Amino acid sequence: MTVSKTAEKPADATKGRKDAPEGLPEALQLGELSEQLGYVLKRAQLKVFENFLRCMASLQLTPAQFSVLLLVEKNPGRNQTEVASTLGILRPNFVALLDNLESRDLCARIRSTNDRRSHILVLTDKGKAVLARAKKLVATKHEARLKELLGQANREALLEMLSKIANEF
Amino acid sequence: MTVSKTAEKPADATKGRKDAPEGLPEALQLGELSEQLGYVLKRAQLKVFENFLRCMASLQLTPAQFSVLLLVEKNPGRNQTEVASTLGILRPNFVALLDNLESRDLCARIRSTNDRRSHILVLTDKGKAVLARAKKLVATKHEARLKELLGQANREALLEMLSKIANEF
DNA sequence: TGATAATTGTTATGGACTATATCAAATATC
DNA sequence: GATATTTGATATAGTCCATAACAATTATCA
Repeated sequence: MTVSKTAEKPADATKGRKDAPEGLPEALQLGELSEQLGYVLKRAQLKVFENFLRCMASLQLTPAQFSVLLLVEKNPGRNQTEVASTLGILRPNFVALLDNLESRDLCARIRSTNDRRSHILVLTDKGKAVLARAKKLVATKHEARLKELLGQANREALLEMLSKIANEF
Repeated sequence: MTVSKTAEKPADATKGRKDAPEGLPEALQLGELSEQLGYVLKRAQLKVFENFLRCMASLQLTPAQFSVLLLVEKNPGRNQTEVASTLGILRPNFVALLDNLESRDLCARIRSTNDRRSHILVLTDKGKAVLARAKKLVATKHEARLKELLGQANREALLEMLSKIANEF
């Protein structure tokens, strides 16, 4: 390495001066970072999940749990392997997730009579009711916030582009 | 719960019949899931990171490491707290990340003479060279793929919307 | 048929990333 | 000069994600 072991702080325009009223901590320049797709995508995703969790606080549903409920409602009678793989969740990791939903009586595992190895997944009545409330919360608080921020047309364009990336990148 | 403990598989149009040539595993219906911002956003982000790692395989740089190098290059002379917080990384977690970059001689910690508590961060010559190669790889392999997929105009629109979400959601 | 292979749900486990508390050294505050 | 704050660091725990392995069950096929 070619750098010396100690160094002065680079001559600074605001912090170094005594007459300046102790300028702010001077935000860093993002530079090319703000043009990196991955960087912006990740930060946006974190913000969206954070907002989602706030909106769902009363129902205590994470994005992953919500996605399972949605998928099981739309596809009742599928087994764990099918549901998990559709969501990109590995079978072993899906077990605890389901244990949680089942312990809260939102979802049920039913031993299939066709193939006694597999567990058929179904929403319970409570699960359907909770999901219905969850959908309303998402629509009115979460997705509404997005529309407010981007506008309806942009929202659709964004979703389409993200889908394209998710499926074809 | 109101569901019975066992159940027949729902009468199936393809798999149940003996005369059909054993239809495909029948993909699940995503339904409303494909309209959920968080879901699509997360899947897109995973794909993008995956592609990034492939493009960077020869340099062994993760997205987080690349972002640190970019930020330190653009803002030499800042300390760990400043760089970490700008990237949304907690100070304790930033230590190991820096240990890695420093052990590979890409980045150096220099004890500041102004404030002997803090470590000034600088890229080494090797760090600058590696970063330059990394930028080229990202531009030609990674971001180019995005342009090819969305087109230049859409790419810019996407980045702008994601930035808006990251900053204002 | 029966031996072998494959599948399903599960457990155990390790790695990566994230979050909090705490510490010593150094600095700031008053 | 006593106290509080800041910085980098360690320890630690929690959450995801990934792989191997296992028992029960089913599929394959010689």
